[in-house]
Amino acid sequence: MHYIEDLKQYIGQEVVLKGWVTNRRSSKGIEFIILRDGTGFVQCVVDVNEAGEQVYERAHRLTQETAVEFKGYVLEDERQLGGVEVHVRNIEVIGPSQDYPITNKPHGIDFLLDHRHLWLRHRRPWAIMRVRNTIIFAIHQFFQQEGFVQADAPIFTPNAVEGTTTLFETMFYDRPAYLTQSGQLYGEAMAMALGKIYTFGPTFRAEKSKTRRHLSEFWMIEPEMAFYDNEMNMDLIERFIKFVVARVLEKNKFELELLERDTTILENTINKPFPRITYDEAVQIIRGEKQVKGKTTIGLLEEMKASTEDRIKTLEKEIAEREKILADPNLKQGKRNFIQNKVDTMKHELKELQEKLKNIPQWIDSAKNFEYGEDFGGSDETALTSLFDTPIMVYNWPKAIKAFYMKEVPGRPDLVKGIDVLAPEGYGEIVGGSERESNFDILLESIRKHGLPEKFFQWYLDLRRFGGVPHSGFGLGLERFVAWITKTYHVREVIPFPRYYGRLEP
RNA sequence: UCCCCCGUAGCUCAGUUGGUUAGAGCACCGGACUGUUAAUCCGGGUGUCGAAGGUUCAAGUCCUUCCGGGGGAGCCA
Repeated sequence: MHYIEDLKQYIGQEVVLKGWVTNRRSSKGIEFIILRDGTGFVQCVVDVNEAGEQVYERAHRLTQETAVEFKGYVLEDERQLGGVEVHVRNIEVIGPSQDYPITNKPHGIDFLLDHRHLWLRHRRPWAIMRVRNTIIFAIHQFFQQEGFVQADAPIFTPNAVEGTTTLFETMFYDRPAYLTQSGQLYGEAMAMALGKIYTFGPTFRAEKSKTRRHLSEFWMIEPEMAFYDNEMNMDLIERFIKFVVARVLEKNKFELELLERDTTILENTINKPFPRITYDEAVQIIRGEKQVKGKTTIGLLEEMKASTEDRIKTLEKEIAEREKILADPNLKQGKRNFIQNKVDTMKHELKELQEKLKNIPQWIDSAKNFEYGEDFGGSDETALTSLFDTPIMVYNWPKAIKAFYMKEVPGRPDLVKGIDVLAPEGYGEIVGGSERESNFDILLESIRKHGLPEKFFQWYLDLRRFGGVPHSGFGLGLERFVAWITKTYHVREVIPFPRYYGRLEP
């Protein structure tokens, strides 16, 4: 038995493939079957002159997702995605398949997610899961070779780390408990024991958010380093992201091509330093008061508005032209259907563009009037990051909007040493980190100010009572990272079985 | 919790200022075509128009409420 990913080594030789039929096309005397086996996709050709009448007939009856065994030989073929195709000599059916629900035509996201167990078999999810795997492996590789110890935090917790509104409540024997929102506080304890650690586990947030950046259950990687200040933290984050992106570019060329991912920004990410800007500077840039490489956010948004308007005009003209053709009663049926489909597609795009056009003035407004001290909104992040061609790091944030454990900036008690890494191309925050407050008194006061239950934080305060040291860490949201690297619009497509508000099945 | 959009065939969607019998494509079946890339072409039938109530001579279309979905805000990774 052979695997599709290895076929290049068997050119001119006999192979046995076991897999599933994902698509079949036919012409007289010839059948083209796309076979998948988990390692890849390959076109298999059944020619009646080569395979004989009986095998050809069998091929003709194969339905989508039938499990089969093909015997055949491999030929090089530049036209195919993997560069090879298989000429089939024999076919055995292993498992039949009837009325497979996901057809080779567009489906809505709700339908696809209702069939997630089957949708995973298709090209896009397949490619995304392979990239996700590369990313996970590279994360471990990076930290292991940097001398980190993987050490996991508990999932049941007695209290909230930050705020209480977004906790999933459950029972732990006879007392209430919550699913973890972050392993960070435990990470700090483990860093005091092991020096440099990282956690890798699921995280739960009961946010009733319906946006492309949110899940109720997602995976987080949280490194924590004793004796690291925020500068060292930022250096580590940058090295880390560069390492992982480089591994993906190396190992997943085929998948990225299949996903039609333009890799320019990914190449930049590994080759160029990440701009580091303070929150103060970022605010100036968002407001359009400060230029980056001769451009401002406001100018960029204006440009976006103009190009959207142009596109709308072109579409309207094309739709009108085609509708004129459709008015002719003598038009052939086939031609009519073809043009009607085109018109429907264009109308769809038009609707989306009009929606976008409506929003741009609000984005401009939000950017211009951005108030110092606030957190960035989605459109602000998009405007800010689109001026750069790599991820950027924003540091020294207003204390009021950040978590209680972040260390104050010396001489600026209104600021804390937090860092957000913002991914380009509209993906926004993928990493949040900080240097932690190591001063016992300031930390205790901060816990009180945030109204957190002191008794649950005694163990955490112990980390400062007994040999407290400067330390830093960060959290990476795996799904947001994968979504950005694969340029997937919504995070729910980069986890095998997503859980978010309104979705618990399958 | 708030704002915007959507709910029509198994799936994706059209359906005009309310007006005769509800319209395509895909999927499925049959046929044509000897290299297709979501193949194409010809033929074949499919509906509780999300639910309830209301306005009207007449509702898929208008109004109200509810249910489900999408996008966004807030919050965040």
